[in-house]
Order: sequence, then C-alpha cells, then structure tokens
Amino acid sequence: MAASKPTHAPAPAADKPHPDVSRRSQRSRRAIYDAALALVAEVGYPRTTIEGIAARAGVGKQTIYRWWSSKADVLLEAFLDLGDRAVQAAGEEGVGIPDTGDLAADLKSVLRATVDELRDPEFEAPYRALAAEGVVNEQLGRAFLTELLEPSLQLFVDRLRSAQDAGHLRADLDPRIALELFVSPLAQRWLQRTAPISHEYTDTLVDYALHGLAPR
Amino acid sequence: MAASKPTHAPAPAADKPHPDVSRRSQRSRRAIYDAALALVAEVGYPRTTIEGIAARAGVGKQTIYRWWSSKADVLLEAFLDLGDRAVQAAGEEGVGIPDTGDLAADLKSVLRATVDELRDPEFEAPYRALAAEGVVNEQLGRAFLTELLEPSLQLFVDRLRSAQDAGHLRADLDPRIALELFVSPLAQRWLQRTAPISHEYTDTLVDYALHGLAPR
Amino acid sequence: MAASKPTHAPAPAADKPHPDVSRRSQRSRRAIYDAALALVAEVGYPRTTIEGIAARAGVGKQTIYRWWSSKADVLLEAFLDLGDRAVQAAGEEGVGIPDTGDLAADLKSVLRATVDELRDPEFEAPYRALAAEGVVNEQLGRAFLTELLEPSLQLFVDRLRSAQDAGHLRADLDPRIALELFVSPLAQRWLQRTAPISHEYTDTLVDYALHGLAPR
Amino acid sequence: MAASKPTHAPAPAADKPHPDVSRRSQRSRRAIYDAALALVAEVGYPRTTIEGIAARAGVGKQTIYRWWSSKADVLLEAFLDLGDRAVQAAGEEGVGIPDTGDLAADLKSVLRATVDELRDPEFEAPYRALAAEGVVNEQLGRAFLTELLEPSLQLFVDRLRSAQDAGHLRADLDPRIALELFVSPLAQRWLQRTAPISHEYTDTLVDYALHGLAPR
DNA sequence: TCTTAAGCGAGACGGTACGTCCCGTCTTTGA
DNA sequence: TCAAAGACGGGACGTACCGTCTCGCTTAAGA
Repeated sequence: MAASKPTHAPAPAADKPHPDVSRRSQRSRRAIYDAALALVAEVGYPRTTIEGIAARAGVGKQTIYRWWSSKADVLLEAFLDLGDRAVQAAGEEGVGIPDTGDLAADLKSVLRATVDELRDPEFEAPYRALAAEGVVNEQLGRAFLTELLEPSLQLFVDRLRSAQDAGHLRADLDPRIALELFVSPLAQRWLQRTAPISHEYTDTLVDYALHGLAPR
Repeated sequence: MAASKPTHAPAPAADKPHPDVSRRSQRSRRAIYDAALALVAEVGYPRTTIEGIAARAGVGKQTIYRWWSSKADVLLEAFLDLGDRAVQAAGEEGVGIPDTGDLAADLKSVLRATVDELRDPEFEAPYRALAAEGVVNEQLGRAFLTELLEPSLQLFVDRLRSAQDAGHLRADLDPRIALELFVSPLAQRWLQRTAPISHEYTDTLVDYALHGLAPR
Repeated sequence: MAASKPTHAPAPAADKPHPDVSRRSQRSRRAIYDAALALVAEVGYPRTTIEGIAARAGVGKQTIYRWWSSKADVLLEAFLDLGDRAVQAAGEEGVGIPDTGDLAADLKSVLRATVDELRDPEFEAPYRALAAEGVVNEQLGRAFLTELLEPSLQLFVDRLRSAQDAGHLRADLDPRIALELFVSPLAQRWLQRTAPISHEYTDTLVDYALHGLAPR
Repeated sequence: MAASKPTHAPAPAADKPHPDVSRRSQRSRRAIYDAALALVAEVGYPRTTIEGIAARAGVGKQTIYRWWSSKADVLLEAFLDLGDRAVQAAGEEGVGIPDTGDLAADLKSVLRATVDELRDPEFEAPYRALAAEGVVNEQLGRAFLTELLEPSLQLFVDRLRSAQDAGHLRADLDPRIALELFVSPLAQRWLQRTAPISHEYTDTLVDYALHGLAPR
C-alpha cells in the first residue's frame, strides 16, 4: 500500500552496537540486496536462506550477520532500498496524492495506481513476504509499519484533512479511521486473496466510503 | 474474523491419495491437535516444529506426515477443530449475526464480539500464524479463506441483503464490497497492528460506513 | 566352503515357541525365500529389508516376524533351502569327497569344485552376507557354522581319517586341524579378498600342505 | 591378524573432494575416534550409530559426514589410529617378526602373540566389525586389507624369504601362499568361531605346515 | 612508509529440524 | 484362525541451515 516511497538513509537507525559503519563495503551491501530480492522472487521467502543470499552475493555469511539481525531484516532493507531507487528513477512525479479539489477523483487515481503496483510481480514476492513476517513477528511488523506503511498512510491523512478544511468531508471525522474505509479493503483483498482487485473495485470503494452504505 | 464457527467434517475432501482413513487413530489425531495448539501458544509458530508436536503428542513423526502435508496444515485443522468444539460447547447461541431490524446496532454488536475474540490469547497465536502463512503460501491461504473466513463473511452478506430488502441499505450495493468497509479495517488493524482495536473503534467504523465520509 | 549340501528338513529346529506349524502357508514360505534371495542378489544385504521382502513376496510383515527372528535368520533358511534344492536337482552325484585312494587328487578335485561354486554369482551374495553377519552376530554365526560349514568340514575329516588309516597321512595328525591347512586359505582369500582364487592355487595349497614348507 | 601396526598418515590419500583439511578440528577428530571405539565396545557395531557417535563425541553429525563416508569408515580410521597409538606407546619393540635363525620358533612366537591380541577385548569388537563389514562391502574390504592386513602379511613374506635364502624352506615356494598355511587357519577359527584358538593350536599349525601332513 | 586493526571471503563447527525409511508391534478385515 | 494389509510409536538416516567461530587476505588510518 505505497502511495509514495520516501528516500531512506543508508543506515536508518544505529541503535545496535554496529561495527564501524564507515568501513562497510557498499559493494557487498548492494550484492546482498540484489541477491535477497532475486532469491525471494525466484524460490519464495521460506526457501530463501541466509546461506543462499551469502553464496549468491559472493559474500561471507558473517558479513550478513554483522549488519542485519535476521533474514526478514535483510529483506526489509533490500525492499526499502528498491523503493528508494524506484523513486529516484521516477524523479519528482508520482509521489504523494494529488489535490485537484476533487477528493473522489484524487482517491480513485491513487488507488488505481496502488492496484497497478500491487500487481507488479517484482514487488509482490518481497512485499507479501514482509507483510506475512510482520503479522507473526511483532518487531519486524513494527518496522514494516513505520518504514513502509505509515509514510503512505500519512499522505492519505494529509489529503483527507485538506478535504475537511475545504468542507468536502464531515468535520468530525478522524482521518486515520476514515482512510481505512477504502485502504483496508484493498489491502485485505490483496493480502488474503479474498477477491480479485481492479480499478473498478477501488472506484466502488471510494464511492461507498464517501457516500455511505445507507440510503440518503 | 469469525462471527461463527460452523462445524467441519473431519476430512472435508479426500482429494489426496490418503492412506486408509477408516484405520486412522482418533486418539493420535486429538493428541496432535492439542499439541499443535499448545505449542503455538507457548513458543510461537516459527519455533513450533513437527518434531515437537509429535513428541508432545506422544506420536511418531510419520503419523503426522501420513495425514498432513505441512505444519501449517496441521495447525489449520487443529484450529478448525478448536472452533468446532467451541461452537458445540456454546450450543445454538452466538452463531450468526442478529437481525433486530436495527442494522447499525446489529453490526456493532457483532464487531464488538469479534474484537473480544481477536483479543482472546488462545485464539490469537494460531490465528495470526495461519493468517501469516496464508499471505505467503497460496494453497494454505485458499484453505484458510474457504474454511475460516468465507463462512463468517457470508453471514455479513446475508445480513446486509436482509437490510437491503428492508430498505435500510442502498439497493444498488454489492454486499461483498459493502461489508469490507467495516470488516477489513478491523482485520488490518489487528493483523498489521496499524492501530489498537476497541469497541469504540468498531462502532465508529459502522457509523462512517453507513453514513459515508462526505457531509450530507 | 560346501563340498556337499545335505538336505534340510523344512523346519529344522522348533526350539522357539512357534505358532501352529501345521497351518503354516507353504506358499508364503516359498515366496519369502525367493524374495529374500532375489533382493540380496539385487540390492545387497544391508539394503534388503523385512518390509522389502514382505512386499516382494506379497506377504504381510507379520508373517515374517511370526516365523523368523531376524533378517539374517530368513536369509539363512532361504539359503539352506536353496542348497537343498540344488542337491536334489543334482541327484546323487557330487555330494561328498571321492576316495580313489589318491588323497592329493581327491582333495584337489573337491577344492576345484569349491572354487567354482564360490564363483557362482547366485551363491556369492547370500553366502557372503551370511558369513559377514556370522562374524559379528554370534548366534547367527553358530547357526551358520553348524548348518552350513560343519557338514562340509566333516566330510574332509572323514576323508583324512581314511587316508590316515591307509597310511597316507601322518598317524599323529589331528584331522580337524589338518584340513584347515588347505581349506582355510581358500576361505580367507575368498572372504577377505586377500588374493584371487583359482584351480592352480588350490592345487598348490594341497601340495604345500601335504609335503610341507620345509625342504626334505 | 596384526603382527605389527605401522604408523599411518592422518589422511593417506586425498582422492575425494574433501573440504579444507588444514582447518580441520583435531579435537573433534580425536573425540570421534574415542566415541566410535567406545560405543562399538559397549553396545556392539550394529547398534553403534553415527548419531550416537556424534552425541558422545560432543560433535555435530555433519562433522562426521564431512570427513567420513560411512560408519565403517569412521571405525576403520579410529581403529588404525588406535593401532598407531599402541605402536608409538610400545616404542621400537614388538614390531615385526623376529629372525633368530630358527624359523619354527619365530613363527610360533609371533602367532602366539597374535592369539593373545585377538583375545584382547579392546581389539576384538572393532576388529570383528571391520572384518565383517569388509566381507560384504568391497570398498571397505579393500581398505581393511591394504591398511590393516597387508602390512602384517608382508612381514611374514619377508621372514619366509629370509628363511628361503638360508635354505630353511623349499626354494620353489611362493611365500604369499606359504604363509596362508598357518595364518589363514587361525584367522578362520577366530572369525568364524569354527573352534577355539590357543598357543598349542598355533604351534601345531606351524609344525604341520613346515613338515607337511604326509608321512616322511 | 609501515604497522595495525578492521571488514571481508570462506567455510568448519555444534546444533536443530527436516522429511524419509524401517523397525517390530498391533489391529482390522477377508478367505 | 491364519494371513494380507498397513497404521502405529519409535529411532536413525543423511541433508539443509542456523548462528558462531576462526582463518588468511585486503585495505584504509594513524604512527
């Protein structure tokens, strides 16, 4: 569910007693990212192993254990890096939610883009793996949330607040809850495969959410 | 997301070349269910092993491999069985969604019950584990969906249709989509821990969904 | 080392509390013998299993466990039965050691026949397996000895005694030891593969043994 | 049948694609040898398992599989090492066959020592196990032969040749065959338990072999 | 310029669990 | 009532990875 992919610093948080970061081999880091993403795409997350990543990256296992605490951690960073690179490649465009004054249209547009992204096979495998791991592993789940989900959700919060200011939304709404009415259904359909997703579907979601299920 | 737990046949589909089902030891089966649920609750899903289940159940490993194809498979069946037993213990009451004529009240009531259930630590560990596995393992995900999720969702579909017939919902609504407006947000908050869940929260969801986000 | 193969009763010794022997299925017994010999020849003794024998013989495992105490036991009986059948097929001829009055010639002739037999691939696999098992498993070793080895050795004892009576051997000889001078070397070469065996070789053994290693 | 135990290089032939030998843990190797010999002595060869050896040695199973191809292989090396250590402990003495000029006395002396050795319970269990395995497993049999048997037999060949040069043996004898007349009978009695072994027995063998069975 | 110490590749190590193969026992069903 | 069939509790197999731990070998920084 990424409406944007904000750039991440190479070493986002040095809360652990890491070794000397300045001597770190950037070459190995890149190779590890690439190997991790490639393996997850090729053989799936459960059959992706630290040993496999190390071998594919041409790297010693210790180099992975030195900088990451788990397979999930490697993949999360690799995926964030992938996003960063995608954003930089895309330039300024496409980040954030448009604000044309027509809330319904803006939401539909962003959700359509999200649908397209969720269908991109390059993203699917690692994204699913991370989401699944986060469901069961609270620590990874928190990181997944703050680094991947929150920034995107915040964009919706901002857009909804702007709509509220313009009087296009009920003034008493909690935007954090409001956004879930169209974002969560899409997320669940995709994650749990409860039903297929499409542009039509997200358009419908926006309509239902904005105007309610009850007759007027 | 279980508003009810319909009884399951012991072996719903014999599509695999199973050994002679009539000779199966029910004693071992029960012991395996119990061991699996206990271990997942005690040490978590990833550290629950087939070997551990077998040892705890006092059963040979082969007896597990003979009847199930994976750890997730065992847990799914054990969990379904748990649900079946809970339903039988509860008797007739509590299954299904009430239909008092007040749709909002009925939905709030069911969602409040769901919140309570999701917080029940006995359910949480295996449910989370299965959901996570289903995200990444399509086969298990399908089973999770059809055996656990669908029956509950169908109850919402039925209730929404009844409301439509009574003129309490827009006539053009697709109930399968409509229900997602209040069910999916709860599911996502719980699964991905995007925010805490509570009775007030689900009440709010129902209000937002029924009356829409836009001002009237 | 079999100069002859005396006929064995179908159930040589009922020293164990066997079930009712009279109701025993001879059909299954034959099938088990055949399966055991075939498997030992095809996949070797260590990879021959009770389950494999039962499956190949079209017999329940319990039918084997009912009548035999171990894999080695099955094979020993099967091999003895094979010998019996060979003897019966051969009729009267070839059993025992000839006594032409020329001891050296008689011994050479029997040893040449033994060399030929040891080279028969049908005999080699089970014979080796039984010999090996007997080295390590004293109980089986005793049975192997009394049922297979002793009868043959006794023939040599008899022939040597006859030679002693005729004055062709030193009168003070212990025939049980004397026979080992030509029999054991052949046995060891074959069992331990210390060197190839041939008719020339056994002829030489007889010469050395009869006339001694020291110059005269 | 070991008249001597020549020292063996730790890794005589690197014909297999072994891992890095220089990094090998000598501590683990010793522990594995000790565990293997102890287990074979305590519970017998068939009930000695790789897992048991690993557990007793405080070693991972993989460390055994990394360096040896089978249980028999481990035991052979452990036994050779045991011999090496025994030789080194014994110093110069006791290795080889004496040459006092009296061939009969020298042979009797060596065979008496061999009898004593064969009765040493520390040697018996592994030696028997290896011999049995070698009967059935040609590859192990070859190794058993070249590493354990041959060196000892060669000492007899040398002594017999020396006796030939001195005119104490027939000049036309093949020493490889000649030695079998007294060595093989002892081997067979011990391996196949055809009869008990003793000093008198081996003395008799030497007499019979040197002077022949026929009257002079 | 030459130590010196870190990161690095490599991979052996003690372990745990895997999924499979048999063991020997037990139970059910059919002849 | 024996035999076929085969499920069962159990134990070992040989493999795959785990995370830790040396080993040299670059390779930059400070003496």
